[in-house]
Amino acid sequence: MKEIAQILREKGLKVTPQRIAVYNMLCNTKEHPDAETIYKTLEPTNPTMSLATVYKTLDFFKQLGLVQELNVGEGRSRYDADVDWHPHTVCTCCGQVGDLHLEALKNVSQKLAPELDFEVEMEQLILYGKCSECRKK
Amino acid sequence: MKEIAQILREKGLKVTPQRIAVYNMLCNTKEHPDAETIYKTLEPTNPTMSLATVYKTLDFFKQLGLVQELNVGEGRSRYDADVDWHPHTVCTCCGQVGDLHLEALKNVSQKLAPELDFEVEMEQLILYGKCSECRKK
DNA sequence: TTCAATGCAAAAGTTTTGCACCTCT
DNA sequence: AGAGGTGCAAAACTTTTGCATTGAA
Repeated sequence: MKEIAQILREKGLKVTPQRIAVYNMLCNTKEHPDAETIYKTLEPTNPTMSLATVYKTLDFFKQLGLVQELNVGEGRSRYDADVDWHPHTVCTCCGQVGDLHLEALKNVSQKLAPELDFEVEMEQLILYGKCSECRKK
Repeated sequence: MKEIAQILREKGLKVTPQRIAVYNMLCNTKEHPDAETIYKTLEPTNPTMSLATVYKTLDFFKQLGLVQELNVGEGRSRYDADVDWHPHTVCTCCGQVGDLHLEALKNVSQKLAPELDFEVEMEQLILYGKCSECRKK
């Protein structure tokens, strides 16, 4: 996997500790954290980082297409460094947000594009229900 | 179509002018308005209604399953009185939120349910792109 | 050195809450 | 009459913004 510092350098963008920290944190989690969680996670190792910078950095990566914003209806955004299209699951019991990588669900709408009076640029599929952990209980 | 007053009465729930106004407003629009828009729309005819009541009323109908909350990533919720499952379109150009009623897109995930380690209760498909109006330009 | 990024605090915007008063049943 | 709904204002949250300072190239 390519280093984020290298990706930024190749594009002529500034490499800062904050950008590296945010991006790497997102790459190393499957939790789809929100800005606050990212901030709290990085606080111990980056004590001077501010929440505003986390927001600005997330927006920066979003513009670059390196990070995806996700809203599952909690009143705040979550972020995902996996920008390949994939559906998300949201457990209505524990709140866990997960990824699904099913070929069968890919580009569901693009197959129907010709029938639609709408030019699809992006799609998002969210499944709400019970995760395996919560079903066991 | 059944009157909302009758639906509430049958369930033993209180019928108030505010509830009737909010529900009927939602039934008579395809715009998927947010709380503020609902409030502003009803203000002329219901001058004493407060925004807090709009929120409480929307939550009330949501619990009853008579109204659906929709978040397309704008930082606020929209509401829809059409609670049959259907995908939504969001125009990245003009912001318009529309409905799609395509059989082919229904229960996309339920067909795959057996393959998933997840019990789907509800699903939401949002297509982002250009609406027909914006494509003409 | 220069320009952009950061950090802070304040502001903006949405949604929730507490409570007194009112209204539906 | 009583339970529950409404309206108001304040509070709680998330996210954005302005600006002085810092830091990367």
